[in-house]
Amino acid sequence: MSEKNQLRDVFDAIADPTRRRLIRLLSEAKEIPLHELAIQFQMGRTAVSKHLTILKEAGLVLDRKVGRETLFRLNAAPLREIQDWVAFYSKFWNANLTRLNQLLEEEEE
Amino acid sequence: MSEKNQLRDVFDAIADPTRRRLIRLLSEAKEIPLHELAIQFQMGRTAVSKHLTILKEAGLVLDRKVGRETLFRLNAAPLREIQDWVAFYSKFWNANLTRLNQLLEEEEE
DNA sequence: TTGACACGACACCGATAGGTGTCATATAAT
DNA sequence: ATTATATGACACCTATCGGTGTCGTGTCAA
Repeated sequence: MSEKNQLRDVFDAIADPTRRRLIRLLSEAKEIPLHELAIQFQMGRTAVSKHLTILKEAGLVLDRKVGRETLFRLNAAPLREIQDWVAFYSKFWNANLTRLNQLLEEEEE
Repeated sequence: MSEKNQLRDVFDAIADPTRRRLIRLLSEAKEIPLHELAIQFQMGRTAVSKHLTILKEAGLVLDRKVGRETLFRLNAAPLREIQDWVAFYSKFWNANLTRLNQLLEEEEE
């Protein structure tokens, strides 16, 4: 068995910008309680909590209860699946650039 | 401007398994017409066409019309955004493994 | 020229995503 | 003891997603 209890596709979990921002926030501290995460967003606490649940289902986040708070921490390991997947295609933009892209590349630089 | 006309979030485009399989198929040949792609899936041609439209909106696919066929080709360049994003977090599974993950790692190997 | 084929453009549909507000409960602070 | 805080669990709503079938048109083959 190469991966753990993956209730949720990791690709799906990182598809949402809010969830990517949560991942970023959690990477900047060891543990952060829900209410502290929630104030970083315009949306309500309930919505943020749902996003964290999805991240949990993908194994990207761990939580533990301390007093009345729930502390969340990042678990980046499942992201390796993403890295492995995308690494396969890196050869296509190293060598195999399409003509259109070559032109766009030149413009950008 | 670092990226082109991105109508669609690349993270969103690769979130769907069907679309990832399309990307894979397109990586194995230069150009493939829609009908040939469609027969690889259980779903109908219309659905596959929609997925290709989404990939096109994300810049991951280019198409050109030849006779009555529409030929699709992979353009992997936008995947660099994914690689850059995930690379940032690689340090977290190289050094900063959680205790739970250490245990799971040991089991797996 | 007739028929098969490939496709785009629709209209349509059920399920899910992403948000809301409310309520009950456990914990902390006064 | 009372009040404020933090959260989970719901019910609910709307927009979007991922699929379907159909129709019209352009292209190729017989």
